Amino acid sequence: MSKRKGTKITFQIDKEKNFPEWYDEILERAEIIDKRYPVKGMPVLMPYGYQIFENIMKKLEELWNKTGHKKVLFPTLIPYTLFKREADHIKGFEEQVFWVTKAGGKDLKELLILRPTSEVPIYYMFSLWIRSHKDLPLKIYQTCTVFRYETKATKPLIRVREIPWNEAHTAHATREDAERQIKEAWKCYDELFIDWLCIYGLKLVRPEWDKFPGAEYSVTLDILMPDGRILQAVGNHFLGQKFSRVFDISFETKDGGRDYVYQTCYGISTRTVAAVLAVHGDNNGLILPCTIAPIQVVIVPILYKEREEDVLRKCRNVEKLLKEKGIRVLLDDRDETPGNKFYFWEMKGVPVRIEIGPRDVDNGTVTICKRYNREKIQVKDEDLMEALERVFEDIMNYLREKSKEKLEKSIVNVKALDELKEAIENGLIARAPFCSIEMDGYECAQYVKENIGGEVRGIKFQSSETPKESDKCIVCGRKAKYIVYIAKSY
RNA sequence: GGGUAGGUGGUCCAGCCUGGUAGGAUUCCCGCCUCGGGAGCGGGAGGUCCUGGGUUCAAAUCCCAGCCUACCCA
Repeated sequence: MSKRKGTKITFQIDKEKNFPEWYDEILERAEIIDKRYPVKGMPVLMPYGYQIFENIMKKLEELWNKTGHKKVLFPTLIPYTLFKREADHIKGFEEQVFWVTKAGGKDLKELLILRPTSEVPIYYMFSLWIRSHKDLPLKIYQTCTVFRYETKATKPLIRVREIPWNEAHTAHATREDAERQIKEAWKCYDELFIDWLCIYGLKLVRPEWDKFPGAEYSVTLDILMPDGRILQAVGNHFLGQKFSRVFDISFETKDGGRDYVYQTCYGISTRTVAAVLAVHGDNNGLILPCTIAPIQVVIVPILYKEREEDVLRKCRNVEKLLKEKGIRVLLDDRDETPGNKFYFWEMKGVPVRIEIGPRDVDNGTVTICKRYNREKIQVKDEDLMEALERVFEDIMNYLREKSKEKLEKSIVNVKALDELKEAIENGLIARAPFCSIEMDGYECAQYVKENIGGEVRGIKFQSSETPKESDKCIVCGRKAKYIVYIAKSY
């Protein structure tokens, strides 16, 4: 399957028509991950990929810090006896926990598991930490990895067995305050996804049968991938008192009574990286938002004989200037042809390229090229910073608009099963009247999954989308209580 | 869970049917030459042929068992 014909093609896969291949190939070529590590579902996150992940996490942590979350780090191991306390929680995760049953060659008396998520260890400690209403709200987060023994096919960044992620956990004195917290978290995630990553998604309340194990309800951010399947990038869960009752996280109220705390938890993982790469990339490779690109500007010198020193000197000066201004810049002075470098850095998704050749030296200019449309402009040396700022802004706006348009164009209203089927087959998200997202709608959702291949993802969070009086469930024909979104998913 | 393919220098693959000195391309290193959209030349480095057992004078190759990975479909 040699896609390389001689050295002609660096990257040329049709993302829209052949997304799975595009995805696998770009992760490897752009040095995001190395999947040669010999454990299923545990690919290595390489420097370039890790920097993208880290830049996303840095922004998120900044948002958490601003909103009063404290950073912590909890242990990876959980005693099994502790883990099995909350019935729904364990039911949801039991089949995919890694066990530690031996240590130093001896069987362990107290069986340990690798955390599949951290509610249990964190809430165990919450019960020790929280004594009074003055301790509330308590808001913490950690960036760590969790382990899930996936039995199905794994996919780098999307479905892995060790998941790098960021999870936040909060405890509140009242239901209202916890509900408020869910909204605050969304405000932060909106800033991250829309402003920072230029990605629009659907905020959905998940159906009862598909919520986080142990939650009262779950709200997610679903991102549309190029192949029409949906990727859950954010989980934002309202836990109510389900865990606090089991873990005895109680406190003394203002009026001297006792109550259990109300809790929320939310998190994102490397799936966010997958979403950024998939949503913005094109047939030439990645396109990274300026905010998170490990290299924001690459400088490519155009070296003609006798002019090398002139050109290189100018390149170094520009490099120095940009560095001083806090821009992540790389001067590519490798002994390769310029064309080769152009294709290479385009594949890597570097948003802006600066070319400097003898002409630029003579004219006192630099040439700026935008990754997304390869448009080149020449600017005077003294206008460089201002021009760059405009170019960055233009790139971010372009990516944001494109993502928004794509999502809007991909949602279609359907009223009947054949329309639903057509929509799903065409890689669209269907909006349909549906009987229920409580357990009494489960059978209809199963019908959709088995016969059409789409999943009932949920109803729009905090929206006025309600069915008309005459609307019937698309499956069973009963009166529709909800407008749901249906799509194929990862 | 079901199906398919596969494991040979860093990477991709040939060799296996018909057993007998592991081969190519690429990558990497050194030197030269070139450079505004994918150049070229010379030299060099690099392999427990997935593991275990069996057959054989002899196994990357044939047989058996296992391990691992990837992709597709519920």
